[in-house]
Amino acid sequence: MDKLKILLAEDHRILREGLKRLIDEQLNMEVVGEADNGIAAWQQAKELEPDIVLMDITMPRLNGAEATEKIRELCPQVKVIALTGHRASAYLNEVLKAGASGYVLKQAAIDELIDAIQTVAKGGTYIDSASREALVHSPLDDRVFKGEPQGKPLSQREVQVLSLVASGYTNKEIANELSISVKTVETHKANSMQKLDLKSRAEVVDYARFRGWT
Amino acid sequence: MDKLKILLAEDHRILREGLKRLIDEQLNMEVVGEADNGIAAWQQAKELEPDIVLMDITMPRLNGAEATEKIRELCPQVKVIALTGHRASAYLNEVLKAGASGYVLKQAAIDELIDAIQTVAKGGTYIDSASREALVHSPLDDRVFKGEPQGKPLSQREVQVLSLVASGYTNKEIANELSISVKTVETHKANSMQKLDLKSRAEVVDYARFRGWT
DNA sequence: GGCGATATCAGGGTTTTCCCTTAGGAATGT
DNA sequence: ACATTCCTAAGGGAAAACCCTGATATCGCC
Repeated sequence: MDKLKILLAEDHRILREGLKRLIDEQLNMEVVGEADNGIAAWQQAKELEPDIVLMDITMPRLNGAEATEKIRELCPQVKVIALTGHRASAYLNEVLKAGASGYVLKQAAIDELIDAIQTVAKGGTYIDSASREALVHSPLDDRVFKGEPQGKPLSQREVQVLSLVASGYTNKEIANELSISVKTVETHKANSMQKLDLKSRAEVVDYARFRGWT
Repeated sequence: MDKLKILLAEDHRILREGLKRLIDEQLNMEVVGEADNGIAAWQQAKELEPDIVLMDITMPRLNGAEATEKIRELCPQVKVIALTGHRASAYLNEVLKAGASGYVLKQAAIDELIDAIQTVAKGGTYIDSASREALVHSPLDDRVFKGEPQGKPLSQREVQVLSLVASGYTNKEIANELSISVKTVETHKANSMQKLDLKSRAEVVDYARFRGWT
């Protein structure tokens, strides 16, 4: 019987080793490789051709979404499941757009992760139950399961404002910089945060780093 | 033979389960309890009286440093090893002050963690090799060592507050995180900005990046 | 022509930050 | 014993951010 070949891409070595134990104790799965950064993940995926890549979103050199995109380009038969501690739907949208087939929170139970691997191996899409919640109330939730990129994209102006917010500029400074009124800055900021499901300035900073805006 | 009794305090369930496997496969250790937040960690420590608590610093309800302090107060015989993904020295100082006997990065190898547990169980102190570096070469010490003329060095608390400011946290969030009043946060922030001649939040973000606090 | 998305701005009320000063207790140093 | 630093905290007033609603103009598009 062929076991599912899994590649672990995760920079926290202790977590990675633990994951390896958890997966190897499953009857029909085995870990065939490990990577501690995005570029290594991509190269290993190309070389080992695993069935599934378990990909941490936050990694050095190349983040999880970018690595996913590269892998999906070069090895379309390799499926990617994103693993993350972030609950904000912005990350979910990002990795799904990059071509991931699954999204599991680190806070989730093991069974969810195993479920996700099984489902994705069969060609399905798996979204963590907690994250699914966030999308149930979205008018676009149908698309998620059809694998279509969803979530409203930010406009250019919104990206501009949000990255300045992440850089620590005050609304007034941003307004001067862009030659618009403070009120307009407030509007762009609020709208974009709402689109991305970001609830605080700290989450904006985190997201901006993830996107490489900084 | 008595095994070392370990309590796992970690909110990421997948990591926690993996850690459990890693520790239980050691001959002289066993996991006797688990907690997914700081308050539960404290209560479990009181109840189970483990030899060692493996404590994630970032946890809901009560952060790792506070939980460590509480545990050390009520059960001085229980040793705490902090587990974290943060390399920033501010955290190291904080948890050591709270009474932790060890500090291990999630990026570290398992052997380091096992080493740390053994060492601490024998009454020693273990600081992760990568973090030991950071302790000697902290921004604070650098200034002292190189005798940089420009201005007074920041205190630990000031570094801590300022790096949280740079991460986008509001004064209120920082106050909660550190369990001090908003007024105190304002004071630390103002004092440290004055010391460094930083005039805006954006400059703080910039400086923090320069210092590698992010 | 109307529909949707984008970009702009405002009013008004609440909360938070910012900036100034002051100050006490603990630890450390001379 | 005295000085200094650190951490803590507060008061008070001005400024800014936050949160809500509503409004106008443009542009592409079916």
